[in-house]
Amino acid sequence: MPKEEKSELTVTRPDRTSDRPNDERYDVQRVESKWSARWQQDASRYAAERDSAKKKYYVLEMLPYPSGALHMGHVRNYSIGDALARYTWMNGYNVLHPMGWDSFGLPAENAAISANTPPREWTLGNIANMKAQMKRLGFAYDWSREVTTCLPDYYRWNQWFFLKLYERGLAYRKKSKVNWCPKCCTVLANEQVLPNGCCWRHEDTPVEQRELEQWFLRITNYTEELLRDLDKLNGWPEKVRTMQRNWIGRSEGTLVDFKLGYGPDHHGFGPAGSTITVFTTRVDTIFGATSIQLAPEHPMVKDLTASNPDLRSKVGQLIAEQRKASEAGDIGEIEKHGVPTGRFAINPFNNEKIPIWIANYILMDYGTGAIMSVPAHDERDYEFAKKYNLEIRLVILPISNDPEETMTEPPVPFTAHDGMLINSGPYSGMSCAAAIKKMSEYAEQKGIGKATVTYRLKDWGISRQRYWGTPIPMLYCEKDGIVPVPEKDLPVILPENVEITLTGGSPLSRVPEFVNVSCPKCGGPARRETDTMDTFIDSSWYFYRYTDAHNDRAPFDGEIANYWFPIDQYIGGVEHAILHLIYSRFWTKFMRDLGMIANDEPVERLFTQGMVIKDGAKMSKSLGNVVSPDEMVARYGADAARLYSLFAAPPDRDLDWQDSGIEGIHRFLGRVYRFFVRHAMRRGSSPHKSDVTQLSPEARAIQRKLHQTIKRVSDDFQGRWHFNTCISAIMELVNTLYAAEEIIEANDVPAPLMLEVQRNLVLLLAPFAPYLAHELWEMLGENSDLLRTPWPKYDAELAKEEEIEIPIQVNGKLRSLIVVPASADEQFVLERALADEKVKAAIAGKQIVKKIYVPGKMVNLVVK
RNA sequence: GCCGGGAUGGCGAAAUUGGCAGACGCAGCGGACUUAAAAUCCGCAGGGGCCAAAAGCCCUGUGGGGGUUCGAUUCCCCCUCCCGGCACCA
Repeated sequence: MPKEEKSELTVTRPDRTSDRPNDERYDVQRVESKWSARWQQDASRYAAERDSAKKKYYVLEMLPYPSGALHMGHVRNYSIGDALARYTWMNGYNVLHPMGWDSFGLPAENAAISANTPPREWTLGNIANMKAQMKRLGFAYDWSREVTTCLPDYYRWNQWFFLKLYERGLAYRKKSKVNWCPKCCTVLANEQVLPNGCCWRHEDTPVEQRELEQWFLRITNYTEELLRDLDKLNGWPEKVRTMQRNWIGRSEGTLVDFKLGYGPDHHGFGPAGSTITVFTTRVDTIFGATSIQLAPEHPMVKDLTASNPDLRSKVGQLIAEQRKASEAGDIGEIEKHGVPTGRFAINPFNNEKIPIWIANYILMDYGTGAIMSVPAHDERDYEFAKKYNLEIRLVILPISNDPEETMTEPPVPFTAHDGMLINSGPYSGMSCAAAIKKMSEYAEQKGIGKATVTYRLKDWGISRQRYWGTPIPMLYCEKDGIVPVPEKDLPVILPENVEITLTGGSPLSRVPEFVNVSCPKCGGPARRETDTMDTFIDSSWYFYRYTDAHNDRAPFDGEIANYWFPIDQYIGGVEHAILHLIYSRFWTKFMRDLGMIANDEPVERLFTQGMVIKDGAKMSKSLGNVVSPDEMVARYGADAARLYSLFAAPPDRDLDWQDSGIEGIHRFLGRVYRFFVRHAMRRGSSPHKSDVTQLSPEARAIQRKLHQTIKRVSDDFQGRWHFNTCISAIMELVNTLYAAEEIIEANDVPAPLMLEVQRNLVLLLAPFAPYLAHELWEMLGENSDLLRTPWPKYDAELAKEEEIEIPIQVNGKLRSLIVVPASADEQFVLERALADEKVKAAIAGKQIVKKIYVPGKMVNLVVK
């Protein structure tokens, strides 16, 4: 890898470098570069074991996009994962902790245009740089399993999967809309469309929608399972599960067919397709339907407007409005309006003729693109009906415990579900729930509809009219039509030296030697698909590849994957809560159905860390509040940057970066180092007291604090992951040691205890500050590998306090504190409490009504 | 609008979720060391009041208002604001 020398960041404070090992000042750069060099010589240091008898643990951080340099969000993400990996190693597990690069994508093409660097070169250069940064930060990755998604040995398997999907009918082609900039003459990704709906390069040119043939994956075959299995993901944040549920957007309802009918204008029955199917979640309100509303893009609209140019142009306006609004992201804000078609439809429940309108608030891509409008029981329908004076007919009354209230008219629109039907023929008097059931059954019996479920989740469109992605392995033959590339011909290599411009469609279509091939079926001329795959495909299965990263006969070996999967702990930003995490769940289910793996879900436990912000805002170049990891490492060292990113806030919350905060951490590390320089050698001197069981109270206090600290840090790793409090606990331990320095120097602390304290302090620091921990470990004369040294165990007896302070409250207010032996019983504590002068004063002249004693916690005396 | 998550000193936060509010760190103040500074070490520190000052004592305080309780940052009800997701979803 080029640019490797970057990992040795130069020391910025040469005045402080020193060769004197006994210098009390911690020379961060000297120590960190020493260990960094040693670790890099030992390539297998962090390798997962094969055929291990140990329990496996797969800890994974989301792989980065190689944008050029790590940012603090990465540092935070990887510091969490690395601490966990190291802790898990120390607990004797066989740990898989890999890293890779999500390296296809648009920025590489932009760089190619603006910096005239080929995407591959740009990307690989960035990877080298970021890898060096990661190494300098001391992250313990098994680089022998590195996955780089833009290289053929990875993306060939994307193509292989695509063929499998195609074979099973899960990949298909259909016309679909894309964003099109008329000035660039090209397709834009969604993120290239500005919030105002204009092109990012032509800020006053509105983006248009064009229809193109595109490839889709049938993720909707798995909708129900994706939804249902969310209930099994107990190790996931509730927030993420909720977001996925909303994204899938399951909605139960009823389809009802309305036949087109004669209207007063005697136009006769409508054209081909003489029924309009509406989707409603409230079929119980159907007797209150007073119009049908169609989406402007509903297929029937074309026929309805065929003989009416005036109407057609109005519909054109509605469509334009809707698009504009949806591109601007404020559909929902636009004012509702519509046009009557002059046609009528027949309500199959009461044979009533109701007018058909076309309205801008109906979306073609949800439900059937047609609704029955019930103004009395729907907010939007109500607003629309008010505007156009459509009839508002009440058919549901609220149910109340007070029988008289039931008869009063509710304010319209009345949208609640807990009601009773009126004016609804045979259904009058039923509850809404009962009516929905009965009416759906009736519709099905009569063949005019049925109960159904619709989803917000749509099939996954994966075609991108871009260069820097996986070529879709498909051919178009004049004679045989769509022909998949035979498996033996994979990979379809992405050609290099392709001219990249942002104009004129897919860059690959301008490479004749790529496009023109002969058909594998008939040998005749054929054209290659020139679109590439969505990069979310790359990240949908990359974590399986880590388990068997060099397999050249399959994406990975199923048995090996079954050993490692599911991932025990996955850590990343919440911004991937929906797309990446749904796609990869889908991919896992598909691979299971192919028989490749046994697990239904890829990730057992998920952790989403908060953002790193500064001055209350997300770090961004435009705000000028970006903190560079390189600079932090150069100034304070990798340990400090890592420790601070864990200390400043609990990991699931946003972290407000403060430069002065990392200085404090830097001081702390120096403080620890100094203590060891002063006292590490003391273990050799012969102590005048070596019996640990006969400790002075001061020595006993140190011992107690040590065991309390081990408990606190261990508990947090097992439980809630509040590393900020773990680190506080370690700081407290260090403070305790400094406070006891005099008695330590007086040799009042037995050497074995001193050694125990120092060894364990190093072990506790090891997951968070590996550089310092290794240096101190060596300073203690230890030669075992710190990474595999067993995590310390605490002794509950030794952690126990012998004396405790009990607060004494009088009527809930703190009046005094008494110190009692930890073993004191209620009677003893109460006696002591009542004998206390301050307590006596507080209760003087009053009568004690109640004495409350919470064992070991507090006393409250209630007086009158 | 719906669904999540928040709101605690000057700042980042803690209180392992009914039991001493503010651990730990930053910034601040005071002291020691130093010719001096840096570095380091020790101490003080929510706000207000009594007091010349200190010790000490008192009141008050976890976004706002109610409630439950001997006791509420924590539980219940109502409200405000901030962050995130979804959204004319029928």
